[in-house]
Amino acid sequence: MSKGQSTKEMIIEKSADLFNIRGYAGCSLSDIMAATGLKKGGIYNHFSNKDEIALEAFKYSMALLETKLTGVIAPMDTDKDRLIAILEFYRQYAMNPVIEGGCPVLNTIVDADGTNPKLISLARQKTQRLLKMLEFIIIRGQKQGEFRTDIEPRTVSLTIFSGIEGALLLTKAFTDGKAIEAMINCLYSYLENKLYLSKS
Amino acid sequence: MSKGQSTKEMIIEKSADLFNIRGYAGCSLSDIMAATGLKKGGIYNHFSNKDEIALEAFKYSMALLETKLTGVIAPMDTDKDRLIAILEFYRQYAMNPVIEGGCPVLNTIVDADGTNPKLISLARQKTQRLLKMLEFIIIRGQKQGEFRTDIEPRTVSLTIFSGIEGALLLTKAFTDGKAIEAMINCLYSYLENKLYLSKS
DNA sequence: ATAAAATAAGACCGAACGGTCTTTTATGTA
DNA sequence: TACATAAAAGACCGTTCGGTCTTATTTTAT
Repeated sequence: MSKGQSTKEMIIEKSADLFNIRGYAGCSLSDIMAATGLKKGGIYNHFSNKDEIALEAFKYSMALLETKLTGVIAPMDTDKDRLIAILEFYRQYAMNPVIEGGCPVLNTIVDADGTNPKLISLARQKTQRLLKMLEFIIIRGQKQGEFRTDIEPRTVSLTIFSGIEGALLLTKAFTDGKAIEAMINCLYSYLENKLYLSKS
Repeated sequence: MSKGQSTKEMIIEKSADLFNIRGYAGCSLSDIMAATGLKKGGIYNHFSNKDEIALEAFKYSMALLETKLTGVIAPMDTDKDRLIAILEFYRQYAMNPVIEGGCPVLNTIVDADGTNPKLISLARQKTQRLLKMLEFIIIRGQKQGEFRTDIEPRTVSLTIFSGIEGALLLTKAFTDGKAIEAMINCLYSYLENKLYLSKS
């Protein structure tokens, strides 16, 4: 890899943290300069404007999140175990986020909504991807007779994702892990009651 | 009320929407000038800096939310009905928020975290108030034998609040009401299974 | 080793930022 | 109605903003 390419990636990685913590408007080029150790010329050699940096930084964050998530799902044998793996991933994610500043979905939707059309559109699209990933597991589980079919996959995915994101918000406010513990507990019994076939 | 006091309140009301939509860093004094129709002198006659406007605007938003919330709880006779009233309040709140831009708790925690210490501290404090309001209902219900006592009030309040806020986030991304419907449904059965005494 | 090409530096730009201060205008009271 | 006071205007300040462009330096390939 060329020198230029590697510094470009470095800029993206550093910016990903910055934008995730401070938001688009709250993060200036001087901040990026300070974080990367580069001057303006070095940064604008790789990007044409601040918008482009923010967009690529968000893509990077989401790619990282998706990679970790699929990595956690992959070794599982049943769809139930896959759902559990996702919940457990987020349980530890709350206190040890992949990207500094917490969940990029949460941060970016709030930050970009009403101010940055391109960014909110991308965030919407990436959020949709995560929801679809959940729905895919649920649909397959239903087809294979592992899950009940009297509940819509979309309903389940929205519930799980809402619950997790809300708990991550409260983790931001109160730094302990009580919110995520409480919510995951709730989601476990939700799945038990509404999705899984076998009642113990 | 003096002329000055009423324009001060007008500035706060208009700013509340602005800050809630655009965030602290994303909202400039020019924005406030445009929204209020006042020039800089007229605004700084009532406030000493942008920080103070943001703080008072957030206080105003939260006071409005709390008022609406207590108004919805007040007429109820049982604690179970009070919890239901809160859930139903947020069901319609998702599509028709009190303050433009959605829930100020959600927006402000994300916006101010890591950038605005005074604002995040206030947001934390106001969020705590809302949680306590929930816990108060639960504790009373437990004392009066209406609710089960084998679950911590804090756990329930965190679960309800996390769920609602997460659903409000997804409502921001996908403008339909599917997320809040799904989550409230989940919370209903959560309360049914974990909090209410009488199983039907 | 050298030349060409890629990369970074940093001076520079106009605009917008938050904030101050004096002047003008509106308000409330006697 | 006149006067004291409160409120609003708007010119002004230094700073920082995102962004451009020329110059210098470093890679890279020959």
